[in-house]
Amino acid sequence: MSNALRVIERFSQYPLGESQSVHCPVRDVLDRIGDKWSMLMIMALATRPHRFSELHRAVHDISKRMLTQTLRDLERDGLITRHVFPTKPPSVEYRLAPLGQSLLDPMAGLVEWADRCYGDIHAARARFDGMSGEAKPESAIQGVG
Amino acid sequence: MSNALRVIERFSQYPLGESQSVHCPVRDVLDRIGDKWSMLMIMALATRPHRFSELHRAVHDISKRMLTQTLRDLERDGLITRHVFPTKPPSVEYRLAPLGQSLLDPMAGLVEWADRCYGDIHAARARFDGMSGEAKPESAIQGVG
DNA sequence: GATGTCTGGTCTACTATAGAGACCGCCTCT
DNA sequence: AGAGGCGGTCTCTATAGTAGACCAGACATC
Repeated sequence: MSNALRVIERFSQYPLGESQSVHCPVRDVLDRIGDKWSMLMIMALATRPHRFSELHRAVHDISKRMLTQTLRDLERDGLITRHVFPTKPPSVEYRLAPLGQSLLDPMAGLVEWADRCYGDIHAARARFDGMSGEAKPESAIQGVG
Repeated sequence: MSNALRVIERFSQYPLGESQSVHCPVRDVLDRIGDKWSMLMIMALATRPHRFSELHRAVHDISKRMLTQTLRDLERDGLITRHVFPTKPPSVEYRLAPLGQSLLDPMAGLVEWADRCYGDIHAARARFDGMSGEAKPESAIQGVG
């Protein structure tokens, strides 16, 4: 825990809102992989290569447009690779690049956390939602309404 | 690495696109903390409590609207707590809740990865961007165009 | 031989979300 | 009296995401 704090503290030194050319790596990377679909793609590709429509089936509620775009972005950043085979209907296979592989470790940490704390989060959410409408214990004294 | 794979594999069993009531915890949690600002907030709060405008200054390029909303969502999920002090101009302090604290560890892993691979990603990105327009070295021999 | 299906996408709407910035009441300082 | 800080909310607009039609080529089916 104090190690985590050390790491995070180091990046709080960065102006988390950077001026213009000064880029905080965390911001930069988070913007890329922190979107709605990227991690899901990487998780799907973690076990084995997938074809375009396999990925579409695996995730199902992503639109083809977003699937294409997410895959392109991931390829652009060197996290996955794209292989086209000149079969009868040309098939395309997506694989995890080494850079993408290296992301699995930290991602697994997050996944484990999500799994572990899922219940707590939902409990907190239910508690919070149950509270709205009734008088809140202490935060509503300003009477926002 | 094989441990990470094991963890991730377990969640690939989930239909990553869930039908309706079946929720994949990973999806659920990722949607919440995987947005543009949540992790930045948590990082800022990792070292010490912050007031509303302190957070605004720390991140600067978040709008007040999004700052309020992100903070509310984080509070709702029990990751941070909100404390109102009835001072002259009422001041509000945001703190990391224990649940939020527990997120620091996995987040630090991601931050370290981001820092480590930042360069590789940018190199890949530059390579990809430079390639578009010219003939691609190997993935284009199959003739995608 | 026309139809349907599979492939991996693109394109055009439509809509939800994020961002910019004005505004608010209250208080202090000048 | 006026300016400015506090913690927000509100409205308007720009941007991003979604749904779903469409495409070309080849195969199997009817």
